[in-house]
Amino acid sequence: MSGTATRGQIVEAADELFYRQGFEPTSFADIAGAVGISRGNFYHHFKSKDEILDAVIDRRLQTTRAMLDRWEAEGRDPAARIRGFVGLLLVNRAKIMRHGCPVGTLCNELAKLDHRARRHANRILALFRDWLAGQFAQLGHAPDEAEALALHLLVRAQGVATVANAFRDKAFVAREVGQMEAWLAGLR
Amino acid sequence: MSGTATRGQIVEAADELFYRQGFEPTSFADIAGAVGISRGNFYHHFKSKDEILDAVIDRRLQTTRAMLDRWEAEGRDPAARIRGFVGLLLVNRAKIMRHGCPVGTLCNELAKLDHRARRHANRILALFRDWLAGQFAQLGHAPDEAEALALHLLVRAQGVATVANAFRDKAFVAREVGQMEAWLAGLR
DNA sequence: GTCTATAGCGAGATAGAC
DNA sequence: GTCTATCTCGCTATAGAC
Repeated sequence: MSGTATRGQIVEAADELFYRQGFEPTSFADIAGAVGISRGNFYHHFKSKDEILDAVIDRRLQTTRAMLDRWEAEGRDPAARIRGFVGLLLVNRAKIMRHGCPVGTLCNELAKLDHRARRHANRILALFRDWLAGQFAQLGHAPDEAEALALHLLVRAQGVATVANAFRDKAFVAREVGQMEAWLAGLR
Repeated sequence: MSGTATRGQIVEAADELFYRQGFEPTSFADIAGAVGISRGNFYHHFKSKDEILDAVIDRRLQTTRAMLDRWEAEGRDPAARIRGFVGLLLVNRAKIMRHGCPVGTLCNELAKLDHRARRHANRILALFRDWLAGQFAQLGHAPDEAEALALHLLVRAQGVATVANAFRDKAFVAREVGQMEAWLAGLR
């Protein structure tokens, strides 16, 4: 198998494990087991665990950007695109109830660790914020108001993820999503 | 110093460190350093690190219950008491921006660790939920509706904590708290 | 590029003196 | 009840054979 392919597999496996178990509790042995390589082989691709984290965050930034670009290109109106964002809570409901939001929980963990990569991870959340603010602006809201609305939607999505993770109540998630859609419909 | 006093100091120091650094990343050496005792002395008071975690959660349950009881006894109306809950976000704003919500971040971490004490920690969140539901019931809402309103308020509080922790924007927290107060005022 | 072997460290936990 | 000394384990990281 080629070197770049192995590197990609490491990042992909680390991404999933960092989400399910957290960054710190995930060991090289965990990732090596998932990929099917030896621990020693890691250091040919990455100098340290922190470098893997950086690569995982870059990967998440990339996949997030790709998803938002796809939504933008699909040509629906901004209101429908925002509803698409809210719908992520239902699409990923099972995983969120088990492991929380991949973005919010990583930002939380890195803040506690006072980790150098904290700001890097925050950029994923900022990506959603800026994209949402752009959609609200397209709906006719002034820039300041558009950003406030974007942050408000992030608040509710993050809150639903945290509470859903604790109580694991499917109906609760559906109800909150319904309320978010009603709130969006009442904005104009 | 008496044994029970040392035990109390351990739990108090662990509580603060688990909040600031997280449970897993906090070592016995960290707690020992904060209290000023040796590592070996721990095992006279606790059999394992998990037992300290249980004691910390019990302590948080106790202090939370005490706070809610105090609010109840202070004799203001339910609406004012709910505003008091929302106001916690401003009272604790500096700490929340640094370390997140003590309740939500612990529940998140224990979920990722698939830790035995996860359900125990969730009871702190449930304490707030049930108390809030009681307040909404006193305002005349039916039981199901009261619980849904309580969960909705938890969602927004947890979401504000997560987003505030990432972006560390004081004005954002104040704005969201203002919106929560407006939402409460518009309920009746 | 991948492996085995191992160094070096810090973690949780234990034993036993005082 | 508190201490020092130590055990064992798993972790990140390194060295070097193939």
